Amino acid sequence: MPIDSRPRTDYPNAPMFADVIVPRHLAKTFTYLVPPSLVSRVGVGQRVVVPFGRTTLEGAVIGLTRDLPGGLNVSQLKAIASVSDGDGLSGFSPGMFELSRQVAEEYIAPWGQCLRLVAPPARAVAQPKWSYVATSQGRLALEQGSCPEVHLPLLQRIARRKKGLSAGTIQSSRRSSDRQALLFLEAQQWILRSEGAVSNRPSRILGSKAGTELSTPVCVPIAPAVEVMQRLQMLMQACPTRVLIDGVLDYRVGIMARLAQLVLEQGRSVLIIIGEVVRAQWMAQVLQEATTYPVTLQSRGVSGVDAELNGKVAPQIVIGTRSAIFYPLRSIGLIWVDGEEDSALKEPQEPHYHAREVAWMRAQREFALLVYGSAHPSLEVRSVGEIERVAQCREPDSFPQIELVDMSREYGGAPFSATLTAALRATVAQQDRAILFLNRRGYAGALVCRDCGWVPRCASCAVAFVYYRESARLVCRYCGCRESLPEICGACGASRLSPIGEGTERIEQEVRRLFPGARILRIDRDTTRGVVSTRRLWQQVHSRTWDILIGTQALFQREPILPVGLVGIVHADSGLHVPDFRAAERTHQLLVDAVDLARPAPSGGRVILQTALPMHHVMQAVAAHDPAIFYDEEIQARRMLGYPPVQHLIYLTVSGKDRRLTEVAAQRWVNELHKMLVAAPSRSASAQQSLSADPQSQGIVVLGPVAATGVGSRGTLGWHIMVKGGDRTAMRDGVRRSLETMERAYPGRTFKFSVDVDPVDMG
DNA sequence: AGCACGCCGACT
DNA sequence: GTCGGCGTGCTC
Ligand SMILES: [Zn+2]
Ligand SMILES: [Zn+2]
Repeated sequence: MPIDSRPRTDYPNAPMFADVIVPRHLAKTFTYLVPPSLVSRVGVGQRVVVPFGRTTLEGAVIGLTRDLPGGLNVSQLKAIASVSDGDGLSGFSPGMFELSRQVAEEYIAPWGQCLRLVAPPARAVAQPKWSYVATSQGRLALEQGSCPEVHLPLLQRIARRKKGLSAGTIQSSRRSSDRQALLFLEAQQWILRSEGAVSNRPSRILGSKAGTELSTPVCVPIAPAVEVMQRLQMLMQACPTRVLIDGVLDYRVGIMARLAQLVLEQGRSVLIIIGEVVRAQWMAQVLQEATTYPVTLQSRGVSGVDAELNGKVAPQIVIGTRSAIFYPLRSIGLIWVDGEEDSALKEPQEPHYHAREVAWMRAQREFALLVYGSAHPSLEVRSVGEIERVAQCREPDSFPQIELVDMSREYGGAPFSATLTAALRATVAQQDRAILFLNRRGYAGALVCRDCGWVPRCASCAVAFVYYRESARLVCRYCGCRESLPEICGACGASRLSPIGEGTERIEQEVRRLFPGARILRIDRDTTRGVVSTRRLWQQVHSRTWDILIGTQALFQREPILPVGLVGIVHADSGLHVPDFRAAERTHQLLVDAVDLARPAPSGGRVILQTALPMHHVMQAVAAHDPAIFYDEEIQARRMLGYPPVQHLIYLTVSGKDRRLTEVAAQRWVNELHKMLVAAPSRSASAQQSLSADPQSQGIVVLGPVAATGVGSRGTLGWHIMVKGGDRTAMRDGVRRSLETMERAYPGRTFKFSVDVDPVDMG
């Protein structure tokens, strides 16, 4: 049947079409008929339920028209089934809708995908209310081995839990094989469906009983100075504004509690973002005690119902991890990103947003005050042009005494220097407590000089080479260049180069050997598996039923620990050998935190820092309690090498099954990028203006492709490309256009192309 | 991304 | 013979 293609705009009764984006990894929009009954209720930004293929799903209207887009026939179109949330305020708030688009643009991700962030499918994830329990036949089948191998893992998983495994937990890893395994096991009567979810999970809204969850907070908030609060109040009049609050946790919490109270009294809400879940829980408890307003802890995923309820009730505090930055709140007066340098604020999956940056987008929309809190701010935040700063003044005697021990002068490669051994002995003898800090579980990927601590680095990228034992080669993870193994050390000429790394187990053995009578507790990834055992371990930490605590950075990811008399930093340098341009920055942060585990010098606090690189700016800064030593040198290095925050990075990955074909595709992407960014650079307007100001920052380079280390999910192999340059807008445009080209050139699922703007963890 | 359709190996 | 792996194409 021929369709009248004339514009129908003049006819009010002409059919109306809606462009709808769906929460799938699909870039394109789909056109639907708007049924006459819904015309008055369907606007741009409206959430709608639409038939899609064989299912229905919830999408969002991004455009309305009375003209049918070319290439489509009315008979092909389906109609919008309904408008979401029939009676309530349906749809996203316009602000959140726009925010999702801004995120999509900033991070080069499909808009539909980003829409998921602001409105996770509320009804779709209605959690099943039952759980599965293994029957006695099931346990028998396990013992006799009569369960087919394919279904064995699931049966074991269920049998392991006496109280059963909630159906939601299984379906969260929703794979068809799991579904079928469930059917099979149920049919065999090896498992049983029991009504009611497994009872656990305290309410997400903190009640008074929630205090049993975490150990007593070890935090004495420092009351902020009057001038500081006055200044912050002034800044609240000038929103949107950003403030960096640079100080230790107790100092930040003091300000946070006061500031939150002020904002809440004005009838606006407070949103607090913290990278680590447990730290967020702890903070929720602290604030619950400090204010009279309701505190909601929000980790991962907003249920639509909750969000709407919360959107309606009066001012409140919402605390959550990175995804909570999208939490719908009626009126936000303050967003506080605490621990802004935490890499957990970066989403590891597409869309790779950074909560710290999204917080600024949101604060600008909401005319809110945005606080970045940190005890060791990132270089990114420190280099923001328009940011206010509040810094804690620390008296010299608030620090412990620090001694650097030059390990390149120590004999034999024993993990502890004579100084540290003696200090440990004294501490144990005085019945004081000691913490031995390992800043990274032996990273085995690098080569190091045993005499002077030198590590071979790529000449153009300055990151540590990755050492491949099998091929006896060094490879740069950034640019892909390769080198053969050096015979001698590039710094001292010695020939004692060997792979680095000493795990916590080895250290523990050594401590037990040296101090057979001491009570030793170890905290790291290996010992902290599972929620229950972790809690038990941390109760031990707080109960102080140990003499020597051996720990990694896991020590900082929960509630704070009461400071001790001695902190020994065993291999201060090991973090420097990670092939990442932020290696020094991370090391600095960890060491600053480790130093804070010791009491102030007047109360006998002492830190012994063992390093083979005592002149390194990280070590010098830590030893002098002067972060400026670190920052000044580090920012220069970043400028010289063109790394963030001076220049920008976009990290691209091509993955596929066939290694060689994937490489060809990756190489083609590099060529496309070259065409668009390097050969004929299209500079953005802002960059053209600043062209004369900083000519060095204008060059855009494309590095790679570099083979990914290891094998990805399901045997897939990856190749990485890095785009580096000063003109962010031009880089983003070029990457977006080249991505479109690549997806057109390679349709289907042979290859997956992914984009990470401002990558944090590469590899 | 889901989800179904469709073609080849190993097990009843 | 079937069951079930996952390669391929489509979704207004
Ligand atoms: Zn050397
Ligand atoms: Zn390199």
